[in-house]
Amino acid sequence: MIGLGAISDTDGVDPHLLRSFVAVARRRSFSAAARELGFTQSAVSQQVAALEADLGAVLLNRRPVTPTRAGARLLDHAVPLLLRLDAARADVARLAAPPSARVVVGASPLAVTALGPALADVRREHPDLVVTVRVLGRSALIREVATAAVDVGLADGAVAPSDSLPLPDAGPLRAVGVLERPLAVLLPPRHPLAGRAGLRLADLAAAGWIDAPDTAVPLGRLRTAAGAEGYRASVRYEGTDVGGLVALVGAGHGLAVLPDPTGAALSGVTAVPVTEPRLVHRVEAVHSPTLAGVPAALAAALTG
Amino acid sequence: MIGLGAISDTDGVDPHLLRSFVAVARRRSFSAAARELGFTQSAVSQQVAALEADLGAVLLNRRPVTPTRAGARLLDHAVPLLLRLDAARADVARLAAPPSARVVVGASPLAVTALGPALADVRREHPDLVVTVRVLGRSALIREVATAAVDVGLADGAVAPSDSLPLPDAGPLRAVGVLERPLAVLLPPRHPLAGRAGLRLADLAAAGWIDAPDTAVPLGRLRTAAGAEGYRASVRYEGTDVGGLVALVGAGHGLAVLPDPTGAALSGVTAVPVTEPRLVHRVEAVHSPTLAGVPAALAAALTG
DNA sequence: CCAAGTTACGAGTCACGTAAGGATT
DNA sequence: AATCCTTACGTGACTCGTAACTTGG
Repeated sequence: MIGLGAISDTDGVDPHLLRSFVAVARRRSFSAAARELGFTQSAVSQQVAALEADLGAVLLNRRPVTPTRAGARLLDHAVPLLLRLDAARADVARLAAPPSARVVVGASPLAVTALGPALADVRREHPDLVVTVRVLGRSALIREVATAAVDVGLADGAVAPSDSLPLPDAGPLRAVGVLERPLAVLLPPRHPLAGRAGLRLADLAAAGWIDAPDTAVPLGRLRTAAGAEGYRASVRYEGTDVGGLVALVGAGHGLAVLPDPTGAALSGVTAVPVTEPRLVHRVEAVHSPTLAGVPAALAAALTG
Repeated sequence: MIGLGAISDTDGVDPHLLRSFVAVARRRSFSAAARELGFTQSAVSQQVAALEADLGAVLLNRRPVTPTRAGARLLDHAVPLLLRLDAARADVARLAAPPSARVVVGASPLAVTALGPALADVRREHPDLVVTVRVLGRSALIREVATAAVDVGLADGAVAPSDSLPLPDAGPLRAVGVLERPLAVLLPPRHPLAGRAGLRLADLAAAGWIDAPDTAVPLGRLRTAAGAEGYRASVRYEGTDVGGLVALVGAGHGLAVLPDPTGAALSGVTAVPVTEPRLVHRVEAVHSPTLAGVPAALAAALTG
């Protein structure tokens, strides 16, 4: 027997076709996707047709190009799938590559402070080391770590004390706790509760909140943690800058939950510790287990 | 330009090659893997060679066949990757398939009890419905749900109250809480602490435990939750039968953590509630968002 | 009728199987 | 010598590009 043709029976779906399908769905155009991928539009058309034949379902409506129900479903799978495929390659490649003197650290905004002493130690040890610190949103952070675009990621989140962070899994990454701090609600200066020593989150379900999923504790997290509905967003904040968020809270646009001693800039707002539920703001260092050289030393310094 | 050959630059790794590589690594033999896959042994040899060339690293030592460091790393990626690939296909296929009257429910041992009234409702509604209940370990459960081998999964775990379970993500599954109960430590009848009204987990770090990762709360989970070392396993229990585990505890072979009113069979052991850390035993229903027909009704009944 | 997607067709490449070649026990 | 993996080679299949065709706004 030769060839065998249908890849379908044994393997899941062909990632090559999947990649093209994703591009078409994103650009809502076969021609644009073809340009992006470096194919002719004909080839992309054939690829999508092949994928549809393989799966036995129409994935895209044409003119205008729109995902069908099945197509939308496949898209949900496709993005993390392609990410993991890249991650696998990057991870093996790193084992073969020579250890580099360059270090890239990725960190979500509230995790940057955790770098402090560990980074100092490593830079003392390697004086001519160039360290790049890149501030990223939560989802981007894991993607970058998985594909080896950053060596060490510092992720943060609100969890029960000494619990680990619920990270989207983009491969077998190592995650170890670096720092845990109490949580606090940021209130504008003349807020009625600003004088309190501690607050229960459930009491603030009806307040107006700022949804800053990449910077503060996401509102969805508050809902599941408090086991309550509410926590409606009045403003959505898409930056990754804590100062900007603090300013918005100070101006009375809504509340936000952050780690308690926010460090430097607390001008214009009041931070009141959260007493219930019992959560902490936790920072974890995330990196590939195959990390070596200076990046590995930094990871060790962070966690030790 | 024609052909283009190297799939490598654009896509991650070729799943077809990956599948063969995994088979070879598992069987520790090219020939055995070839038989399993329905290829000639020559083909498998070429496939592994192609994968190694593509990744620029030797993945397997030959004679005897053993994964290299890079190979072991790739294996860590490969298994979940191939699972997700299958999951994507299964998920789209389900959309095209006609709704079936057959329902398969998967459940981890401690989650079965959560089926009770919801299942009764659905069976009353559909009298001639055949429901299959399959008891599975935690990891198998998610795999089966993702590949549509079971329609609805009931997973369990120990988490902070109203937190969601940390499930390995095998695709975009929907998970909703069904049940939360207090946790308890199972003690043999004449254990010195058997009379206590409540126990702190940290006080039992030095005790002898039974590691029953598929049945009780895994010991690793206890360590991270209590933020302490210890919880050494004296016995490892690989079954999925709660009764057997209870018997072992009763015979003094070690302790285990389970939901508090374990239901029926508590003969021969004492259950003492865990007061610290504040965790609950939570059951979640897990299923594909594309679920339809009777399985969807069951899922709704479970969560409503 | 024009933009956008599909279909027809041919060329280059690939992935098998068969068969011969090495190496290790 | 037997087993197991690798290499050589040939063939059928596949995937792409070019180009003609179709269709919807």
